[in-house]
Amino acid sequence: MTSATRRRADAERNIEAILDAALARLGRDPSASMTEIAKAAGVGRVTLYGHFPSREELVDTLFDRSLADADAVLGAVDIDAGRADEALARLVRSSWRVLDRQRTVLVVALRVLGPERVRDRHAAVFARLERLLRRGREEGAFSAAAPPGWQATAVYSLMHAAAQEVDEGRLDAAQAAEALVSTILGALGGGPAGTGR
Amino acid sequence: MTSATRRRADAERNIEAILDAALARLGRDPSASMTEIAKAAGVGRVTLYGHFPSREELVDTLFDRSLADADAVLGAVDIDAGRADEALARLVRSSWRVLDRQRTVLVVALRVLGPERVRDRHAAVFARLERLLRRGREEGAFSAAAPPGWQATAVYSLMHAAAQEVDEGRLDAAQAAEALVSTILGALGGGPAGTGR
DNA sequence: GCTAACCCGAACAATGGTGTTCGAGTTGGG
DNA sequence: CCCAACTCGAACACCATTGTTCGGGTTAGC
Repeated sequence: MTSATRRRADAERNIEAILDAALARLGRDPSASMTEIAKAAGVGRVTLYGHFPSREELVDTLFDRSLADADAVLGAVDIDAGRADEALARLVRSSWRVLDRQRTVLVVALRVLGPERVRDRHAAVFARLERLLRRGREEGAFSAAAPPGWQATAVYSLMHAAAQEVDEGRLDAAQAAEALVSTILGALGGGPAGTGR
Repeated sequence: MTSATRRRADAERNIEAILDAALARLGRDPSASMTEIAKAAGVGRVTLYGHFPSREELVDTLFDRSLADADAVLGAVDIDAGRADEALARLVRSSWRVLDRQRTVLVVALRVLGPERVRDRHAAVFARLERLLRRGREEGAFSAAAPPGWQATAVYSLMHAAAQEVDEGRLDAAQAAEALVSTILGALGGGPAGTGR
């Protein structure tokens, strides 16, 4: 398994620390410097370049990891079970924070890697949500008045907004999930009947 | 009137061009260089510095102008007339594009001017929307389940998402307004009764 | 305990952005 | 028509960032 890239334990630990620090710093400021990231990771700048030959490579790895994270969380939700609106509520509740972190990285990746290399890799994650929305539309749970692509964007954008509000202390994390779910289901036009209370 | 800052006509024209170019370039990339902006404005770099002594000053002016724009458009809508949901629909229809441009500048201003100097100036524009939401809540047109601050953020964030989708060609500008209004009213929990079709 | 893998500070060249100065040319407005 | 206002390219010093090299020190793992 790990025989191909046999690394020493401390190296592995540092790589983790670097990626975590990169996520945090780049999330706040997409143009954060390598020096800044290295310092935040508690690591020398040379060490950083030892593991990631360039800024581009670092962002690329970070993007991959964040994509895999999102995919894992999304995959853990049984999207096809039950009514579509209930499935969406489960999905939102379990993954809005991860999905937002993923979006944070996306902003950086767009700058560093360019739009082309980002779109298709990102589309894979997005597709899960769109499939669920399509099912809900067919079941009549979601409104067919608005374009499906727009609805997916709206859901995504609301999850991001909620995460940001929580991050900046303007919204209580506990009540955020409920507010988010009810707002999203409303936005999709399911009406109060399906949502219940 | 214009006696205080008596400028020549070509200077005035260049200043306009610079601000327009700055809006466009900085909107796409918040760290766009002065050289880039000058070139986009069809103006020499020296001329740019002649009118705006520093990058900070340029962003500051741009921020002011964009805030004034937004305020003007918002002010032109009669917020207190009719039902709250209808008033909101009017507001959204007439100002989502301007309001999004305003948000674009806000991102840049946050980086360059710092959060403190931005918040209060920005709050003035935001307040109009919040007041309308409060009225709608009292009238029962909007749900009281979610926090009011969150609802305002949600509306704002949806307007931004729609503008971005249109900018990137994924959503038709003509149908965007309708989709946006129905999504926003739904998100606020008005239910399908108030919205009609 | 030995060796290879790893860490790291210092110093390097290269690049690109900022803000300024100079000097010559162009243009608006009275 | 004439002058002040304005434009602009070139070149400047300054600074931050990127990515590299060197050389000595530490540590994991067998």
